Amino acid sequence: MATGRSTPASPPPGGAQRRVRGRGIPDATVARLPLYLRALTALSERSVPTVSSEELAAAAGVNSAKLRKDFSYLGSYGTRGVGYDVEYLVYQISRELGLTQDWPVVIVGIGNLGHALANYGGFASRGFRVAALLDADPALAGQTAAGLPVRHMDELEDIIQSEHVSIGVITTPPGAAQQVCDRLVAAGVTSILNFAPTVLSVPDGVDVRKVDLSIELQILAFHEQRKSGEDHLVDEPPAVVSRPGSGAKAVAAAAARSVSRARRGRAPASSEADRGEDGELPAVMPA
Amino acid sequence: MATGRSTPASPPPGGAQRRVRGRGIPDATVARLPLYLRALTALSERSVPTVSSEELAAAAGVNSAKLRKDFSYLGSYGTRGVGYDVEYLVYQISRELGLTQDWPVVIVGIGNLGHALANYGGFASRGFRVAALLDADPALAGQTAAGLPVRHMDELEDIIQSEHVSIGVITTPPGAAQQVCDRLVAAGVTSILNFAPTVLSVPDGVDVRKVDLSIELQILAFHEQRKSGEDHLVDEPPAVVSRPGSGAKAVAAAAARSVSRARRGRAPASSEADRGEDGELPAVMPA
DNA sequence: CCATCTTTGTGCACACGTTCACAAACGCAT
DNA sequence: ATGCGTTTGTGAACGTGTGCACAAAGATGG
Repeated sequence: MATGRSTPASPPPGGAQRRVRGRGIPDATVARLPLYLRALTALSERSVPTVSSEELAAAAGVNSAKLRKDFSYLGSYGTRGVGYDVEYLVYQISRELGLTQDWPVVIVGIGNLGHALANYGGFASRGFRVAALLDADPALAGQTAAGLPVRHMDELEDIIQSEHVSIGVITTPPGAAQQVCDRLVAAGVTSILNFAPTVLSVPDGVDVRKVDLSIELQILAFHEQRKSGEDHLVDEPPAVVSRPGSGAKAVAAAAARSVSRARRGRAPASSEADRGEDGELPAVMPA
Repeated sequence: MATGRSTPASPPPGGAQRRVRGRGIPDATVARLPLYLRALTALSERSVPTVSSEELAAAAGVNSAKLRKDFSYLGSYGTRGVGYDVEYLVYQISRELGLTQDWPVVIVGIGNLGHALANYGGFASRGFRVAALLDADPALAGQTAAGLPVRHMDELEDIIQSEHVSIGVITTPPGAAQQVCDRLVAAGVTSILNFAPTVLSVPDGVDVRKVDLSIELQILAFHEQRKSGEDHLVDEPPAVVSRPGSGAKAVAAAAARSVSRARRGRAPASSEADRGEDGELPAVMPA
């Protein structure tokens, strides 16, 4: 999972009253609701009136028992012997997710990724409205992306307050992310979607979700490696590398460094100028 | 969480021998290893020789006990009273994740997002090499993106076989995703990173991870909604919408439709032409 | 060589998530 | 009405993940 919430759902170390209170939907369920919603929307567009848990689960790619349990947290919205009314369920899930209202968002850092997000149709079609595109580079200001003008960071506070923005998307290089985050929070943003490979620190009450493109690939690589060498190299001693502390610390360090060197400089020549310290996100925005 | 694996780590319904076998790292731990690796790389670049679990955990944004337990699955790589040797740990985690070898990947669908990924520095710096950019649109073929030529889908099979590609990235519109996926798998790809909002079906042995940008925002919206109306509307009856089956199905459907209508057409004018059926991913590639 | 201090590695208990399996509820035909 | 087939909703068992708390292991200073 490429995501994580910074503020855990139930931090109270004292009381342990679990998921009572009628409301109180498990995090895992909340994370799946958008999945169901997408499948239901597709059915709705095909004018399918009702759907069984089995069918919907297949369309969403989950287990049907899990789906039923998930829906049971929302209430009893199905009809036994029949299934779920598609339109009704679309409405209920939308409402539960808060998608029946308008969510203005700002995107900070209009590099390649910010550009892609600005053009992303999946936002507008789900209640999210791009209130503004912001970048620190004055050269970008005035240009348009996805029909919207790119505005300068100086306007950040004004826009957030006048448009009542509570959700911010960070697509800057890692070096600028925390600084941008602080400004967003200070201006009133309470939810942040962070694409920069940085651990953001935020005050209590602010939610951060993180999407890291390279993490996903690394997880795939892990499993891919397993598939290749199923049995061999199960306990292959790392030959050249030995534990530090055994007196061979220098050797280990050298080996590790050679790994880094091999990885670096393999990328095709391109301007390294506008990249973060780690050669990360290609968004244009000097830290 | 924007991700999910299609093939669970332990599908054997017969044997339940948990995590024995020396190897066998929990999924949750694997998902955090890239996080640790990033923090360690940063320390390594600052030439920090050793780090304690407490410090590293803070840098990675996790609990220190969790970090120690995670590392214990890899082996006993720390020194009590001192901490972990940074370079050594970088090497060990890299090796565990399979990043000490070269992973050629293909990116299919060179729209906005594919473009952004091609430029993404975080890939090359971690052992991933973009072997080819592919798109179905002949108009794109020949153009370059991030220094690489965009090639036509017809070359897909040849490239995968000659370059020994085992990882594919799908950034096409949703309508084309399954079809592209099938071709990738048929050609020998066994790990897929899917950015299209589609549930891909793949044969056993193929891993799929999914990144969905709009799902993350929807989860944020859910929590954001909670923050606003903490106590009120806790059991607010949905007034105009009533359950189908009570004889008011038409009303519910109408209300649901009006929601959809309100969301649609709010987006700033842009060509809807090259979008998928759901107005999804903006990648250029006719389904 | 011993005492003390620091930090790892892990047993254990608890919280969370998933899956099974089945009774209750509903539609429909007779 | 009654019975039958279907599908939901959920109690309970199981598996996974998290965090505490502490013993063991090493470093350091005298």
